[in-house]
Amino acid sequence: MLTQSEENYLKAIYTLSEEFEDSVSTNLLADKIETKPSSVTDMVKKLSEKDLISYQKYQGCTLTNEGKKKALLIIRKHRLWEVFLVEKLKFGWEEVHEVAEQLEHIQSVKLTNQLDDFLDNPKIDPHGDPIPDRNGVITLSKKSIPLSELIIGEKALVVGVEDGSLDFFNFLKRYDIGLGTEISIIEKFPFDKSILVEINNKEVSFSSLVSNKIFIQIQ
Amino acid sequence: MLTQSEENYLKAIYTLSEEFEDSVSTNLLADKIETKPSSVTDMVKKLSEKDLISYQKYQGCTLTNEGKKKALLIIRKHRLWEVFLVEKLKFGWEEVHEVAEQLEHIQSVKLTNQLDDFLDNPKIDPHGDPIPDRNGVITLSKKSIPLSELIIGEKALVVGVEDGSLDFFNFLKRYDIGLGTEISIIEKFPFDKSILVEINNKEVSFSSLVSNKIFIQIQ
DNA sequence: TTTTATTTTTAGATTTGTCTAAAATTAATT
DNA sequence: AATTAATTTTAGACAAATCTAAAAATAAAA
Repeated sequence: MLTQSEENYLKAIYTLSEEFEDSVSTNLLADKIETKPSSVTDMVKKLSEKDLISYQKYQGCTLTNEGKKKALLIIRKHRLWEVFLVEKLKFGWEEVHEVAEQLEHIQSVKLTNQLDDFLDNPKIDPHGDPIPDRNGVITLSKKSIPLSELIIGEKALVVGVEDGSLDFFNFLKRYDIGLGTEISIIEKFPFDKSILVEINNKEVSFSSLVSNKIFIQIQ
Repeated sequence: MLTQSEENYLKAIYTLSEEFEDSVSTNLLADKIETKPSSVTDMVKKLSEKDLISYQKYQGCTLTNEGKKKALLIIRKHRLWEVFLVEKLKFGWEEVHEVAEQLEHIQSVKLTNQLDDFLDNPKIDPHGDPIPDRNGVITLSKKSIPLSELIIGEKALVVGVEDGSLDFFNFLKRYDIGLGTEISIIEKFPFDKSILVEINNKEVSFSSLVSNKIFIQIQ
């Protein structure tokens, strides 16, 4: 059985190798986990001993199949709990992460699977991220693209966001943007890459920073 | 903020001082927590430092008001999660304890209170134990008595059991006895204190061991 | 291709919660 | 009341996960 700390490392390595490249460097991990590089080295050795990652001194680390499966099952729990908190307990979109970080470590396969059924086997969490099935397999949800790549005039639905900061969530809240919000681009301004969009019957201008963080899907 | 270990000690001290007397001895605690007496001494010093218990060398310990409140709020979480597991996730009566032991340590007041509302503010858990309110106050549920004290002929409902062992749960399951099961005594046999009862339209004989562990309430 | 800067690892210390073995205290018995 | 038994505490050690400071390896720049 894994400790909470080990689980957090596996999850972090998984998300970082998705986001950047396959091999995750010590400093990157230290940043993510909010710890010192020397601590990362220690833990990475330990996980390597357990064959959950492969690690060569100075060369970063990658998840083994075993480690990847473990990571995906933790992510599964995290996302299922997020659905529960939003759908059943009326939590706001932006409040769930912190609590799900704790709930994801509860050890009980039965709990996870019964929760999954209780929630009607959701395929995506409240942020639009896909939920792995009970074998740790992600059935890739329809490809989403950043809002910045949407063609002018075409209508699309918001299916995810990339930034987890509170500031960004408050920004989205202010414009009443959530999962499923319909959005379309009226005009693009190449000089600063800002865009003019229509949401909730209002015209709003977004910087490129924002339009690259909001992910949409064309129907 | 308290560690999981500290929380477990507070909860154990609370239940032991309910069950036995006010002051809890080191060995009794060690037994409950399944650890060594020397470890208990260390932890008890620490909790005493934090003014959660009062402790005098060789004299056992008692909860302060502060500590008692903390204990009751942990018990509140434990019992609410048990209700959730049984009512919503279709867990069996006997399976919930282990998972609730983990869930009781999740830190989020909002989570606990929203869960309480989601479950329609239950007053007792699946074992018939009362659930403290959000201030840690137990509204004492109607007095229950052991089955052994029920008068012949009178009908009563099962509201709780005292033994947490799996063997005992299996025993109850075998006779299909749960919370709310109607029960009445047909005859008492003083020579061995066994009783003949009617449950689910069947006549069954119970030893005094059993009839002292099943708690009932007269309607 | 040296030199400098950055990244990563090692070595040794710290904290938390536990342990064993021995000493101290309290309780029980003769 | 003195001895024995049981309980409880102390002292010192250990594993897990972290840290700081210094050394080693790799990457970038002159």
